[in-house]
Amino acid sequence: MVNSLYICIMERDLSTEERIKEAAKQVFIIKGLAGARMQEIADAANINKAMLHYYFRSKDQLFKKIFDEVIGEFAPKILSILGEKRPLEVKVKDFVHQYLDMLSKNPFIPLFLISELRDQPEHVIEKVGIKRSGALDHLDQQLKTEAQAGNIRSIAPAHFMANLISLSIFPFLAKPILQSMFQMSDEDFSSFIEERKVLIPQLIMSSLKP
Amino acid sequence: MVNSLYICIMERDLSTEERIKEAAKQVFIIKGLAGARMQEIADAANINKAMLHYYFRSKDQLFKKIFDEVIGEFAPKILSILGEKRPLEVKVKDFVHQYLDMLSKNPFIPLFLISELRDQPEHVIEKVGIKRSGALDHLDQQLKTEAQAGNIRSIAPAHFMANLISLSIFPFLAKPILQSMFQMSDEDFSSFIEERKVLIPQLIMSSLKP
DNA sequence: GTCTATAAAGGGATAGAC
DNA sequence: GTCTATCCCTTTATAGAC
Repeated sequence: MVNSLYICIMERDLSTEERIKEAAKQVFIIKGLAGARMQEIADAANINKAMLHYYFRSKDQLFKKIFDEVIGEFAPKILSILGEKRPLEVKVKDFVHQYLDMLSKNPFIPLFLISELRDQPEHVIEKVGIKRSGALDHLDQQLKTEAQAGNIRSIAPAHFMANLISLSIFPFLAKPILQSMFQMSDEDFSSFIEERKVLIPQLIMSSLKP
Repeated sequence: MVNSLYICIMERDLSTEERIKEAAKQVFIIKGLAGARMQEIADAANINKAMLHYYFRSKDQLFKKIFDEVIGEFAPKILSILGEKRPLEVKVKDFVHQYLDMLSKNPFIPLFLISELRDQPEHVIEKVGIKRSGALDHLDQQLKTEAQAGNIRSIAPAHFMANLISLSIFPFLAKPILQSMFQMSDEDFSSFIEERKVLIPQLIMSSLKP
């Protein structure tokens, strides 16, 4: 019987390999590598365990495939916005808006990435590839220029980025605690995130006022 | 042979039970419940597996014991400061300072708690016990009073807390990524956190200016 | 490519001697 | 209380028929 915990991925227009990948993505993202079971993935994909090994040889290889796909899909979007040649305030607004939208649709991604960061930091860093991103250099330059022009206070890019990402991501990690603390329903939490699309840019920009 | 990954806990003045708990704490915090191995805990404690079961019966019970201890040690400190009857700015500074100090000494705690939040949200929430904390009520009242007096902008307590906690905790979760992005050594990261003790209260308070 | 059956390994838990 | 040896269930992985 099909496990109803996961959204239906039984569409017949998907190849077996695609079905497995979709199922594995859901299970791995929610359970992590150590917590996931091959049987559960097979059930979610509506095939038997043997097929998993036929297509991906081992659990580790399947996970690596999924992880690289997920990280490859999300990581590039993170920094590209901040590398654009547009006013700082516009980019911050755009970044927060797009980022919170993405996380609302994929709320388990942050924990998935951060858990893997614990076990294989070098792999995550390599795949994210942010070190070699030119976006950071441009942001760095922009922060310096604006500060010298007296438009904003001087701030280290590391703090700027840490603030921006922390404020955007962390509420999704702590969602159950926040919901308990402030008696939020799921709808309340969605509204809460919507409010943060406005609030976070305000917070970031107001702190940069000279 | 003793696993050198973990700090030495072989002091002979510790009882076997205490040695097990210390070892288990280190392994569980780093590997999580599903990822931890009883053999690894036994090795770290320099005893054999049978003793783990003799003292704690099962892996789940051992984990629960450790988890409750860890959470019981840290959770109460989180909100108590904010419940005190002191000026908002003083409390924010004090909170951030003490919180970052604690996290610097125990950098794996956030991931440990958040990972467990995925598998057993109700247990974490119950143990944290923040719902019934009067500290939140007092903070709520203080934010309202100050806003009505025109001293600060009006802000929902949920956003205030989310901002404060996000800015404080998240850098520890993303430490390897931040270090890679900004080429920080471990010493650099410590300095980075020191800077945030000043920066975060500034950020929070400046955003509250009317 | 897909299935059933089964091997092989891993790991939690226990028995029983000391 | 502490150890060795071992049980046995779970889970990964493979063999082989179709």
